[in-house]
Amino acid sequence: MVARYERIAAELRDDILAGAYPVGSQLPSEAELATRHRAARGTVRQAVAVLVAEGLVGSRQGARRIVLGNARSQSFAELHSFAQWARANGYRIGGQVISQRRRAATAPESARFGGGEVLEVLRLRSLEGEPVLVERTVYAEWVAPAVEALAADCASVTEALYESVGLIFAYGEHLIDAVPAGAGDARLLGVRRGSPLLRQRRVTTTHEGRPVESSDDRYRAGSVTFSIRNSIGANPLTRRAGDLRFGP
Amino acid sequence: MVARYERIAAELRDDILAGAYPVGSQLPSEAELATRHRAARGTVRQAVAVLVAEGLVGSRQGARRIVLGNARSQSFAELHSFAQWARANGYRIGGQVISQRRRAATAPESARFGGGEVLEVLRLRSLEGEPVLVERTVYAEWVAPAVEALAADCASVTEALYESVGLIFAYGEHLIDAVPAGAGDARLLGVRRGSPLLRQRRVTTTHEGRPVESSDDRYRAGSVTFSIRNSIGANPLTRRAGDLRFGP
DNA sequence: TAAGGGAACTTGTACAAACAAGCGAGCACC
DNA sequence: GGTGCTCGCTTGTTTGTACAAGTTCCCTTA
Repeated sequence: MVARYERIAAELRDDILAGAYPVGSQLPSEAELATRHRAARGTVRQAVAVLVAEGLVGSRQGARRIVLGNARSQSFAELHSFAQWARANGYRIGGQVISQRRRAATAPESARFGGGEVLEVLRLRSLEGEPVLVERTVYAEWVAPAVEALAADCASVTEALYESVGLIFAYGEHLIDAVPAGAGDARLLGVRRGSPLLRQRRVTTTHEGRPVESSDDRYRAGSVTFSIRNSIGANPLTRRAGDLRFGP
Repeated sequence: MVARYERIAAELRDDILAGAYPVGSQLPSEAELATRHRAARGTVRQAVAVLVAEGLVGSRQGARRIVLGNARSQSFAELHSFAQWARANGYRIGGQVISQRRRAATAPESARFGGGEVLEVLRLRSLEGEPVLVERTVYAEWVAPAVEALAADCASVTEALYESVGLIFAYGEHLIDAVPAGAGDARLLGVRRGSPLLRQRRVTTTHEGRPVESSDDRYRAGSVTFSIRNSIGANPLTRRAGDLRFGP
């Protein structure tokens, strides 16, 4: 059973994407939406809050809400799973495990995963037949068996882990920056050494806050762009300084 | 007057950052927080919703909320304004206008800003004395006079525009990818041509949805990292495919 | 004509109440 | 000892009400 406010949000979103409310135009008032959907004002407020969070709609006290954009943004699943993002957008993808081994956890990994062994996997992933992503993932010991059971050319690790052991990636932190390609990355991706790569380092946990994996993903320049919509109210994105070890 | 729920959120956030609720521990229940703050449950829910949106706290039906992280994230202002981010983190920054000229709007710029002229500004910005950012910004005609009135070494354009004409940047869309440094960028940033840069393209609008500027910012690799916290519920970040013009 | 004052409208905040749905611990039973 | 079930706790959804605060537009007034 989907919540009422989610259905109202979906309906509004569809209207916006279909062009019923063009960019820059006003949304109906809460009161009107409430009577139209036969719901309380609070419920309508929850619905539009979803759209505001998606960056589709802007809101300020006293004035009617306005439409800011008309492009769908798919949020977490897409950000987390390369395969789910690619599939949702109709791209052909491939994947191949290059190497996979268990090893003792390093000090920072112990702090994160709780000690013991970890499973380190190096994958090469392709989009439309071209290699675009080198993925170096470290899994906590408790998921290692499930990961080792996967096929070497498994397209969607996220989905496979959900289907085999019911694992859900629920929270993540992502660090995005640019790095030059090392010799190994360059060979795998078919680019020159030192050429730019877009790096996404991420740490993921389950619903309960239990750490699952940390990963260092490097995209070939030009193959993928990250997109963020934000409003002045709230959003979870910040800059961070790099090493800042300048000078000689 | 700050809203009640914001004060409760701030109090909870301070407690988390101070270590009163360590990472992985449980937050008090809504009922307890409500009696403790002498507020209704709805108000408390709004407060914790803020923390959930910040990625600080995880929430799922039936179970107590848990603390996911203890690092502050400053959201929009920081993402938008290099100066505000740097100052909030205690970095010394500098800025210098390299060139500035009015020109006719190109076709896509016309579509965005509504035709006429635009003002194109090239700025070089430094962090801790080292050049780290080349910023190519195109302003809509209606803000051009205010921008032209700024000092060439103005540290915070965002703040200066707020103080001079009350302009507030309220919504933005950001595209993040990696590109090789061109000859000009390389010279300005003091890096080799072709070395990796982190590029952030952004489009910003006011409260009313009126476009203000679009910008192409290129950070020297290693100087800045973008950080995103997200939960499975909602967040405004997605991947996007690049040109995908592979092959010969 | 231009400035100012309001009135109507719209979103934001806060409270109260009720039920639904999921979680976890403890208990009974096999 | 382990399995399954129930019960209490906790969060999620929805409705209703009231007031606060900001915007917009019209109308009056100088």
